[in-house]
Amino acid sequence: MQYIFVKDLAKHLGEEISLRGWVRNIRSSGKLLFIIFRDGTGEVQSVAFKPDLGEEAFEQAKRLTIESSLIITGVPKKHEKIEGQYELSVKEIKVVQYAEEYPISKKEHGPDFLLSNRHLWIRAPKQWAILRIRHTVYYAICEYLNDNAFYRFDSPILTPNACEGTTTLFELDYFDEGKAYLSQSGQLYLETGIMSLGRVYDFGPVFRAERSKTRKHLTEFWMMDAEAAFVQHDENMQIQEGLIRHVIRSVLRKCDNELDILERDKEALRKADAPFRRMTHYEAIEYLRSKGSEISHESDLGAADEVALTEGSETPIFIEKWPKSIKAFYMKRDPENPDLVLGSDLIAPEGFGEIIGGSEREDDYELLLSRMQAEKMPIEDYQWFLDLRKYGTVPHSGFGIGLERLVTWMSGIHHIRETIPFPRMIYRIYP
RNA sequence: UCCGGAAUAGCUCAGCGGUAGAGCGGGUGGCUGUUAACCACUAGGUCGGGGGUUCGAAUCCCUCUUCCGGAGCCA
Repeated sequence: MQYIFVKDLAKHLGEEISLRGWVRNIRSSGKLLFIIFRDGTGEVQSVAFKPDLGEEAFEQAKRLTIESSLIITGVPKKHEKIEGQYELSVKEIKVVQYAEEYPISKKEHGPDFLLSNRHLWIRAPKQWAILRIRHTVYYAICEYLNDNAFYRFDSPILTPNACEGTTTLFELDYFDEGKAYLSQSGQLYLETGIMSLGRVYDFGPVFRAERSKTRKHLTEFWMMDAEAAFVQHDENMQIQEGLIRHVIRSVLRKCDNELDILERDKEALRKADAPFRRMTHYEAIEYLRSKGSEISHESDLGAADEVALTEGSETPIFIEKWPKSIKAFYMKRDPENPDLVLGSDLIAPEGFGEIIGGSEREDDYELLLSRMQAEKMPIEDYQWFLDLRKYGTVPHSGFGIGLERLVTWMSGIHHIRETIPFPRMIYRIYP
């Protein structure tokens, strides 16, 4: 018997084939049985007719429950009622397991229940669609970087100290070496990689022990950090824009069905694939103040500010040249204004907020050292990082993308927790 | 951490001082074309825990727990 995937049904019309998968839903009507069958690659309605199967086999099939696993044999044909869809005329059903009563019903559920049943919830159509978009985004990022001479350079997850000198670290005991921490960013390690490979990126889980409780935060999330030698501030933003636009095009091309399942406004995504606007932090604050905000020029942007800035914009917007006081120590000062740094945040449209943070890095030993001293960082712990400015330093830039935030925007969903198989949040570690 | 809100059947909720309800899911039966299929019957509850007010509390008050939404921090 030939086993195929649901996604390939159209290539086998009229042939007898077998599918292996699960029951999404089942409806019966006397001598007819409709099984909504799924196998991971897609869904198809299978129609079992009592006289075709025989009395005994039909009775067995009628006992199928939601999420029962089965191997189903039949002949694919065009759907009698729905244009562009296929269905399977069932000849034989082999039950792998009759599933017990499935906790997730066809009606609505609350988020607490669904998150507690995340191991089952991921089978639902919308979750399936989001996870496929996540895969596509992940793949598109790697593809773009590979095509632009970036090499994968994996940063350690267990680290001896804070990457950015903040306090939001998960701590653990590391044998006789004292405390170790889960990485909150691979960026500093990545900077070492460019001196060997030229352009590098890492992609992996990072951890923030912040007591954040919003729809944009996870305590464990996947970040892609990229770093490139000889790239300066302006080119850094060009690379980011090229990357994001490649991701948008990939998702539109490969995930049409998934976007439909999620009822994503695809036109909004198409329009975002256009040159990104740029605005300095100063201009952004001026704009917000003109709209009645009392925000100061030394302030970071809040969630509401990000929404206000992108209101009416079809593309993402770069906010660049930030006050040095509110950005990380490693950002290069603006040669035109020593109070500013050559950093940029990329803010997604449609209210999705920040998705990338990037900057040109400080490449001068003395300037970097004095900046670290000013922040009272333990210099001896970062000697390896300072060494990079002693042995063939070069101008360089990099940026970090939060995968889940990007997937949230692409999918057009409300909450980041649905964009990772098992979200880790301040009040949730199970399952 | 701060500010709001919620907790009643397996799930989603209604009931808001006087005998615990519906829809879905489960079970049984019916139906050749169903689309969260439909129809009939049926089982299913320490009304989150503790304390108080009252003749009487799911309902009012206090407290604890858990969760949700928002803020800050950030990707």
